[in-house]
Amino acid sequence: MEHPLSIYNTLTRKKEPFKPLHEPHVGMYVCGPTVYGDAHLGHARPAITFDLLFRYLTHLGYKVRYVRNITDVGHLEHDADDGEDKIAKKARLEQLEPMEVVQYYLNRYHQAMDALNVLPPSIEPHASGHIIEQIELVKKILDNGYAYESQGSVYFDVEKYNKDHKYGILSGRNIEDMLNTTRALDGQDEKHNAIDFALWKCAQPEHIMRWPSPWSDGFPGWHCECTAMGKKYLGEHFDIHGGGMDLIFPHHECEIAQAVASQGDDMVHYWMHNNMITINGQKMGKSLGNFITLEQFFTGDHPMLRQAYSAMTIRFFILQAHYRSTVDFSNEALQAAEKGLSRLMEAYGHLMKLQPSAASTVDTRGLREKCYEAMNDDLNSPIVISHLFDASRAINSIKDGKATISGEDLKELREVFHLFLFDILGMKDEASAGGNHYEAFGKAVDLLLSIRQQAKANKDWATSDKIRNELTAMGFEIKDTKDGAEWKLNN
RNA sequence: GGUUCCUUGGAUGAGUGGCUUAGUCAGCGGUCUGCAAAACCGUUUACGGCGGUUCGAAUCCGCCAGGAACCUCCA
Repeated sequence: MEHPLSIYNTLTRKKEPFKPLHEPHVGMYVCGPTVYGDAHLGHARPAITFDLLFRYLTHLGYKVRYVRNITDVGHLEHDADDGEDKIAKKARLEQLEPMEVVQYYLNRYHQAMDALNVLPPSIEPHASGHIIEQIELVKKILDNGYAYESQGSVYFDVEKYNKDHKYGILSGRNIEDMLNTTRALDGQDEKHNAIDFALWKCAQPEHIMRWPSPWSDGFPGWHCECTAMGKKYLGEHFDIHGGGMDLIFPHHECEIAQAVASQGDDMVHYWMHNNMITINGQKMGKSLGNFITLEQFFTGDHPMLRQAYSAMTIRFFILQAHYRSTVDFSNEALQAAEKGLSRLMEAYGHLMKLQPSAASTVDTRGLREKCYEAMNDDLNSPIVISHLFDASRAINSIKDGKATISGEDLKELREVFHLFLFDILGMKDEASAGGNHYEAFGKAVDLLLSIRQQAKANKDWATSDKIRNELTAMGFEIKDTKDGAEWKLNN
């Protein structure tokens, strides 16, 4: 496939040309959510980043298998609960079955992703459904001598692994530093070394979620699921593994170690990581208690939110920054995104109504190439958006009769605009998504405006202003143009 | 303390040696309008500090200052 797409590989810290291992197939694995709470703004970032990649690779003609896991077991908690599984803890607090909690939050996660127009992945495997594969992985690592059993648990022997291979290649850490700085943990006596990580954990008697294994009734260590499921669905070697930057260490570092220890080499060709969303300069996260859930954004129900923001505003806000930059949340920034998006959407609406002329006085020819160029440069969505804004300016000029466009150019412009704005950036026109109801009430608004038009013709300003002002108060925006009034409903 | 990064105009946010004052939002002036709004046109302001490399640096190198993420569950 001929295209110059290059993506930044965290492993080499360079942009590299993208070459799939088995063209035209592309295997892509992204760390998904832990479903024991509502998704917040931070969760939208990887979902949208890798949705953009998924859409673009698909557009380029690749057959992409996109795997995004659901973590529903195995995340240990270190505070008062001493190794108790998070899902199980939440379940007991709420007197629910663990899988009921998982299903509840998973449904809500799917709803949020759907609102953000994030396409469903090809496979969405649950960690709890792949215990056998994870046990097989642990066995293999044990057989190869890179793990040891201790009181029913199995730990990865980082020091031994580091002698044969290099531990820390992804995060740039070296083992000596970690020996000196890793804090003493509860139950550390089971481990030979503080930096060893669990492959299998023996469950405490009160632990609900547990499975039998050769070593004990327990549960897999939290790095195992991605290695086991990635291999199962994408093979021993696949193209892309993605996730948030905060997962580089230890999660992805441990995945590499597990892969190398079990099969001799890493499974992943390109490691990709999206940056964080910050709030007042600090990471938005559960542990800091400064996060805002996606639902709160959609409803505006949070003390820090001055208004509700639509899912498309959130998506656009995220795409206006490059995925490897941090992006800072603020009401000002979101309102700017909202206005910018609305401008783009209106330009698209105008574009579809433009009439062609004999010749073009605006230059929109290079748009397609410029947008491809930006996407090929490590998915530079903000540049794509800036090109679309440039095109919007041309569209508005034509609409105002200050410029003309030829039939051929118009067709091309429509195609390119649609391709990048909708198919690749994944925006959708929320107003037109309402269906029949929307159409009916749209006609009612049109009727009101035609009455106003008549009043204007009669210079009955009292009536015309009343209609306009009251519609405005309801949230409509009325624009008078040469060809009559246009309207749209804000929010 | 270690690792990896970041610091661009009123707010956001691209750009990695000259060809860009990117773009968006906000502001100001104008065109349009019965008045508005929208749109369009024009317009203001920048590359944390100090040194170095270079014909030329926001961009490369060094030092300093400030900030972030990770090192513990985290997108």
